[in-house]
Amino acid sequence: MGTTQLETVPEPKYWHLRTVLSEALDSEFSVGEILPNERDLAARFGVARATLRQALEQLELEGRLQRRRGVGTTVAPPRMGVSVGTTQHAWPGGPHDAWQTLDCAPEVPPAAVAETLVTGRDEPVHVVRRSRVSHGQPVAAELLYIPADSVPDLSGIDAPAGTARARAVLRELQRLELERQENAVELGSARADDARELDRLPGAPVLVVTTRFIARGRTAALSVATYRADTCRLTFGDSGGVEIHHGPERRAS
Amino acid sequence: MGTTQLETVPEPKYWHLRTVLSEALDSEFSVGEILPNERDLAARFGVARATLRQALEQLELEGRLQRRRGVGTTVAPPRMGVSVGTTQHAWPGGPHDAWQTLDCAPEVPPAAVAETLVTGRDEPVHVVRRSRVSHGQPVAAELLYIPADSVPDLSGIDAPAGTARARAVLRELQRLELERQENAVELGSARADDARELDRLPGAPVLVVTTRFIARGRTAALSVATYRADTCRLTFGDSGGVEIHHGPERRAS
DNA sequence: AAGTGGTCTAGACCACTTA
DNA sequence: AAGTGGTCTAGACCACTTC
Repeated sequence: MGTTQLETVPEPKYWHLRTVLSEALDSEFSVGEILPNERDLAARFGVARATLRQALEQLELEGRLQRRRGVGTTVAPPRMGVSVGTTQHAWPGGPHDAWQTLDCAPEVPPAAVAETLVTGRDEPVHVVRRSRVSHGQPVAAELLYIPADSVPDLSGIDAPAGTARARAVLRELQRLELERQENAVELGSARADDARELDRLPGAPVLVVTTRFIARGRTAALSVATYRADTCRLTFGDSGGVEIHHGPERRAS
Repeated sequence: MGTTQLETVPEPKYWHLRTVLSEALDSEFSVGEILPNERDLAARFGVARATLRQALEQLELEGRLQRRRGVGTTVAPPRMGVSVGTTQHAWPGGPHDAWQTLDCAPEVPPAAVAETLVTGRDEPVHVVRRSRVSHGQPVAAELLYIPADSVPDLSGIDAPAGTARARAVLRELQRLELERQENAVELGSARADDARELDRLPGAPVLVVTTRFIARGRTAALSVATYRADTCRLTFGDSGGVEIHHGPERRAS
């Protein structure tokens, strides 16, 4: 009984550290500023480096910090608003499209994708790669799976692959009448190739946006877009790019 | 020159482990099955426990595994589709609402919220807490911030707080004409209170859905909903709850 | 070459669940 | 009490960037 009810739930050190650091970021650091290195910070707080890193990982996940190997840890700017699925009822590659078409190649899609498209297993589809850049940095990488019978008339195109073919495929796609599209967002981790394109390490957290484009009662195309979770806030619905960020204003120390 | 181009980019152990385990999950485990404990698994793969845990963390982030302290690690079912922002142009608490109203209390909102609502700092607003359950488990916790002047006529209500008041506030809100709503999704980590409600540990990854309800040209209400990122796939737009999951079918060994 | 973050180890102890 | 995942330590080495 003599024990007053302090610390009923002892908070993990890394969680407490996260809070302390978060407040320090709000009050004593400005965007872009470099933090002391991990070894110094760990020593300053009297914890092992691994524990400090756990706290930094949390803050990076929340988009507060940016860490670059060989460089250092900097205070991240507020996440940028990236609009997704606002252009309802529009095919990819249309007039107001935020994406840059890279290339195209025939490929056998993963089983889950083949299941959604009605194609049989081991049947190759057109795979168009696109990337999305915002405010000068890459924010998303996309794979567009398009079954052969969604774009039946590719006769005029010689190239079996490459940017030219990609554009041709998208142009053909426009000719179908789009009934509707279905969107979903979930958390994932960047595969090696996506990571490279997004300038991140493999396993970095990403928001995966899956879009089914439906025409003639069937899935005419399937888009799987991987967005950097650390730098992006996805906006959808009627929205534009409204700024809602957490925490008070950052000011210089 | 004698060196053949093997291992140009030496893959981290934990990443390789993740791949191996992921394939094992596809081929040798069925949903709900319990994996060997971490110490055994680490020994089996000849790595330190910390390294194995890094791989497990990845798989948990991807929604493939579920870990519970004191219990063990099990194979997670495919993520459930949870529809978000489909009921466009509808106030919270309307007829086809998936949320359960918990309670309501006056509170001074965080600075970022106060900024979005036009209220001054230190001015309390109604804060309605709601929770969302799907397939028998909690999937989201919500805080609804409603400025006093969005619900001017609360005269008939005695209770200063509690469920009754929460319902009254939502009922009053219906009387405004909703112009539109703006949605955004971003990655976050669960605060202590959200974590408790979602049956997770603090810091667990969550998808934060922010919705601005706009009426009379102003933000009449602001919803901040935290969804479990491990178990949920958010669907929006025209979508229903279509099932697209990664990897082949899971079957029993 | 120096300095940074990223990976990895081998151990210890703690919090929680179950029996 | 036994077994699980969660936290934490003190150290080592590696990959990368910058000077």
